[in-house]
Amino acid sequence: MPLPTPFQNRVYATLCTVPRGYVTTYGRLAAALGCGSPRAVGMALRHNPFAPRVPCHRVIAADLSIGGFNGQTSGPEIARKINLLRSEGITLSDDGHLLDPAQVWDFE
DNA sequence: ATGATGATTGGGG
DNA sequence: CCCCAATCATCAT
Repeated sequence: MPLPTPFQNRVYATLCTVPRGYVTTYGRLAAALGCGSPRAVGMALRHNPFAPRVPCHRVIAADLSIGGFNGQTSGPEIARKINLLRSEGITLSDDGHLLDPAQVWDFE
């Protein structure tokens, strides 16, 4: 696998500050990085480079839908993401929606 | 260097 | 619910 770009390193570092039991969104992450494009953040997480050192499963979409995992937006991988989050104490509906907005982490 | 792509988002019909 | 434009790091030519 290719070497991580500086941008990726920053994404991972920031993501690691999200505590267990909380999630964040692509948009918020992007904002915390000073990047105006949440899609760019998605790009950085696409391959899940340092799992599970980097908790890429704690990142969901701004509308509180499940988002993607391991390079996919739907399918078995996503089901696994939901399980992971539940095991960390996140409350999700069966179709993968965050039920408690209080569990979104606000970067300080 | 140039053009296409994506784990997004917000606004509109 | 579906469709569209804006935005930007990567990837493929």
